[in-house]
Amino acid sequence: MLPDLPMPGRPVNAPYHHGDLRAAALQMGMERLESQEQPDLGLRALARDLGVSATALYRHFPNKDALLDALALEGVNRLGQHQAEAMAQAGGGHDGFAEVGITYVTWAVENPALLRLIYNRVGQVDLTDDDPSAMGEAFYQLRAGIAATMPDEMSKEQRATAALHAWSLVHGLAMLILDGQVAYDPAMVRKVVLMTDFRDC
Amino acid sequence: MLPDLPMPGRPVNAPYHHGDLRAAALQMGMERLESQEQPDLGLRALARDLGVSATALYRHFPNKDALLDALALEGVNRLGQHQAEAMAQAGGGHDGFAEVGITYVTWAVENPALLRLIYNRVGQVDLTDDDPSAMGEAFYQLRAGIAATMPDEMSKEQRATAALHAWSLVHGLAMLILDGQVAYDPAMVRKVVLMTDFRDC
DNA sequence: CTCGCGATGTTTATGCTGTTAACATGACGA
DNA sequence: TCGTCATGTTAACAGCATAAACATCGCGAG
Repeated sequence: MLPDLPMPGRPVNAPYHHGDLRAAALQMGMERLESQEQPDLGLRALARDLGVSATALYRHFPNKDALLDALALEGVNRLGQHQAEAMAQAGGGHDGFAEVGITYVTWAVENPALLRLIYNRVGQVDLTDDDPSAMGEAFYQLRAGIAATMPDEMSKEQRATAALHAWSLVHGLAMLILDGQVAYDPAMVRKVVLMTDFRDC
Repeated sequence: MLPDLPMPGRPVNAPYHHGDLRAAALQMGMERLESQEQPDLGLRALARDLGVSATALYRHFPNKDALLDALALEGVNRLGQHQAEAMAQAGGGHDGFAEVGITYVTWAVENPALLRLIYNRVGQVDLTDDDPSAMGEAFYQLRAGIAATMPDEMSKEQRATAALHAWSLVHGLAMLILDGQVAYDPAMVRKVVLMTDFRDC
């Protein structure tokens, strides 16, 4: 057996190479986003808990923002999928549409750090990049999904305005709750969301 | 004349004591919040531009958060006053009420960094503090102001729900614009805000 | 099978940050 | 006039993101 000089931050006998550090980092970051309200997503902190040196993550991400973008992208996908499922279950109509909005707020309350990360990152994406912004694409899908749930008897322009209205309402309510301005109460959320009536627009 | 050994960061002949460093720091911070979208409010950066040593501000603020809280408080006061003026001009009624909401979004677009700072800080305030949270007080005034603009023919509970609905709508729309998800367009804002009709609640 | 090269991880170093402690200055009241 | 205290400075520490140079190992070509 080799001398095994103990290296800092890595158990003795652990392999020099991690195996799939990128995936491990993303998983750990996502776990923190799910379990903590204000998770520490610093590169050093992550590397420490991954049992790896402080700068190892630079082999997999060009910088910290890239890691956060990857996590935010995963978040957008989860949110989008969650919304899609809610739409499928809602079954259209005014009441069904309201359920989709309530679902948005509920998801935000259950995933505060992730929602915050999403909206923090999505604005900074450089759209002049070669990559046609996977982030923007996912968000476009989310927006289209919202618009698709609008009542049928609307004109195209009405649908766009109504979609933005609905998105603004639930997003604003979610942010006020996350920021501690409004106590979370499912009944209250339902009442507020149901208050919007698109039938006379 | 004294030897005048040049000290770093402070012009020769400048007095050892600043005069009113606290006020100067707050003013410079507020200027940055007004003129930049993502201002650098670091203690060292502020001290540098104030021509003062890196740690001088600790004589006036216990830590960085305290400085940010002071700036956020000033921001809440400005926003509250702005809303109050808008209410006075709106003159009540459905249309007047909508104008107040439009004003909120417009102010947010014109003061993006300040609005962000406000909502970042207001959630972290420790309400168990001796001080009954000047921040919370100012925000309570803002909320009461919103509720006061509601149409007269509503019950108390309806007013509370409608106020939260309205606040959520304009806050969400403002945040979506600030985060780059929605392009700012005054006509669009007006359409979205006017879409809410409380007459049939 | 072996050898070398590229991918991955480590070490070291730089410059930034907030924060604390020890020291310096000078304004103001006894 | 003198001492005290608020206010400023310097030095130091820990933590951060990041870059460059070095180490290790897996894998494919000869």
